[in-house]
Amino acid sequence: MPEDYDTTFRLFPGIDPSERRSFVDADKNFTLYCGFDPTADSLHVGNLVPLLGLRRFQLFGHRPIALAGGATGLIGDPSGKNAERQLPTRELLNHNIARVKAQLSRLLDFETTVNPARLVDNADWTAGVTLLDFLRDIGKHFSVNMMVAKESVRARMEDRETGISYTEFSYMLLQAYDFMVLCRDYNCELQIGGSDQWGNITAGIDLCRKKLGQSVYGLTLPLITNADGSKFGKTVAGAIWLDPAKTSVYKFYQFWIRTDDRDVIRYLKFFTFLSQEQIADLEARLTADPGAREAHRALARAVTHLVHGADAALEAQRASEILFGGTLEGISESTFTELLGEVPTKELERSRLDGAGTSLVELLVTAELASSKGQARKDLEGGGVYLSNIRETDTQRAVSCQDLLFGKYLLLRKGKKNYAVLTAIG
RNA sequence: GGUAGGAUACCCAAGUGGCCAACGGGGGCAGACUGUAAAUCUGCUGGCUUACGCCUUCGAAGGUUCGAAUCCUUCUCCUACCA
Repeated sequence: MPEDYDTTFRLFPGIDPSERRSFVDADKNFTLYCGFDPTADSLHVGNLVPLLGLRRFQLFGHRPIALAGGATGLIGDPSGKNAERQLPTRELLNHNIARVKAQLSRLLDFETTVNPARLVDNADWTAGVTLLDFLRDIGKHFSVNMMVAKESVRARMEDRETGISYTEFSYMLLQAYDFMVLCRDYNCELQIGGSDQWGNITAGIDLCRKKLGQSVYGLTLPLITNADGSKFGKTVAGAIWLDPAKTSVYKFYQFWIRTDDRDVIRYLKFFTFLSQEQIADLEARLTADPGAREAHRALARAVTHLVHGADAALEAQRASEILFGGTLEGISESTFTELLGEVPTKELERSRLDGAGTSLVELLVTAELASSKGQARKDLEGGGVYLSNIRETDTQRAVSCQDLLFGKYLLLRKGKKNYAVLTAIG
């Protein structure tokens, strides 16, 4: 583990810092797990931190288990939430869990013979447990006094406006039960998770000790924050998803390219498997010539490669280079068509470009670069609109066949980085 | 169940009969500067319209008035105190 992680990682039970390295680097390999609740039909970039944490351990020879929360997802974790959550329907959850499982299985190595990863679902071992069994076997080991003292619960207890339901209050018991089952059946000795999982993890550690007489461990990973204080991985449009159908590969790549200078080195450490030497080298280059943004490119390339594969990452990279490389002059048709699908692409009836053509204002709305014609006009007047990467400021500007690139495409741009392609059809 | 207070645009929040499409802040978008960065500065931030202007919006529905976010009635929801 990189040296500087020690201060931000939290290990339990309180192991002396000098012993931490021996715990992690010991010859003895162990099994660890991390849970992922299917709160949406895709994981997002925030989930990458614990997920890559699992993979990092796997690279060190340990055996990771990714747990999909088919059971816990039905309840809703109160940790880090300031309001009661809407319960998902079972249909929705089933849909989500199938997708999330597919993503989890792509990011860990299940093929290796030495220490293959496993994928489990806590619905499998909770399904047969009756309420009375659970209350007698598990509930008896928990003191409500202790549960109430946990940060995740206490925060909600103090907030009289929202409060916490009995359902969410019970969440930590389920997660503790998971750890116990995995410890018993898979000899799992370590649970990792975001720092908001601290209370849930220690609950599991306690249960393993009481129920199995086993000493197990917990490790929390720091919450990723942006240098400007905003939440990592969230944009106004929503989260950055790992599913390319929800966040295109191009957009995903762009998300990382636009990382704040102050964050980029830290993110390289968290989200890539580049060596310490490589990262140190990029850091030196960043300091020497921040404008070159080599570190940003390395980050975007590495994470996109990891999540979407080599081919998709290369295409996103190519598309970015074409669009941000200056003028389109001299560009070949085959190069241009690489953009299709990367950049939001819409179809346009060719007949609309006949004769005088259609107003640029309308096309901006068609391309969804402007929310209304009024907005499109304002953008145009403000100098924020480009046709084929050339600024247009005339609100009367009509677009006809002559403006087509390669007789087929229109490249529209709003602002510095919002592109759209319209393809003439018919 | 009783009493009091509240509901305003993406969020917070002013406004308490005409000067209100509605102060201000945040956020967002665009521009300048740059490096697809940060910081800073400028403009915009309900819809239609080249424009005059028109339409929709201040929890919901009615009403008073020449005129309502502002007054009245009923309803819905939230909060606080009491039971």
